Amino acid sequence: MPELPEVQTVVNDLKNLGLVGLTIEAAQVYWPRTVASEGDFGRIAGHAILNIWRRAKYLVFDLSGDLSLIVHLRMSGRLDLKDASETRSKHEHLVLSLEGGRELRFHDTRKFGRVWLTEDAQSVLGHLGPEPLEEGFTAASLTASLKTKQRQLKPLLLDQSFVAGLGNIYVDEALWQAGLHPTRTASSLNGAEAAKLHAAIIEVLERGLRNSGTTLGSGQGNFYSVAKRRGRNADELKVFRRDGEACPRCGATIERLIVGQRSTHVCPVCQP
DNA sequence: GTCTATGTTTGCGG
DNA sequence: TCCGCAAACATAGA
Repeated sequence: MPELPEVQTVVNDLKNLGLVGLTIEAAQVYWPRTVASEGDFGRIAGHAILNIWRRAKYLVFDLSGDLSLIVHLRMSGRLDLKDASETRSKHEHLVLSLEGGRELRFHDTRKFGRVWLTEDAQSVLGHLGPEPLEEGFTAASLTASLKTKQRQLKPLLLDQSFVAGLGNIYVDEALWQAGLHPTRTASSLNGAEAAKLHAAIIEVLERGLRNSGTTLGSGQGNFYSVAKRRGRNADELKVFRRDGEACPRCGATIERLIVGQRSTHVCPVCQP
């Protein structure tokens, strides 16, 4: 569930909560499959957090001694910062004890989330495509790479090696914004359409970021950032999970369909 | 109570 | 190259 804006929000919160500079004093793994890297996870003890940043939907903690702690939240993962005295919930699968008495806890009801402790961050992050909010992602580069692909737009944009950080929500929103149908073949876009898609991707991501991410519904399984804060972006969504409602641009009824095995939302008039 | 759907990623077979 | 499917799990909602 967390896509680029949600993961960036978590990074921002962790930094605001003062984690950079703290030493990790101990680690406890309660669900071994959460740890995807080889080697003894306990060797993280004694390493300080030098920086926290994001690549695609991955959180990266630069640690002293050239170690990297990498976290992917997948569907239901969350990081909670709690006092060490608080009792552990049954969904907290990894607990890092921090200098000063607080603990960073990886909470993941569905257990799809993964963490890596590695000397070689590239082995985890190396397959990722361009960051859509960085310089290298231009209308020209997107246009050129779209031309070489015979795939449908939706599964292509969800492919993290094509462009990094988009998930189901923001892909549907970007395609609506650009007026493109999710089943269009990538290579069929003309220059103007590709440029419009480029602008739409950036716009929906930046809006999500400004709103501290998207929290759907009210249940526990939805996105909450570190300080238990909900994202405010749900109200800004134009088509995602709005099937049956009126398109905010033309008033037609939004439809839901399945594209590439993923539920997909479109305006049949704006996205022919 | 029971059934269905789920926002992610990876790997496999065709 | 590309597509479809399954798997990793638990919970919310109908």
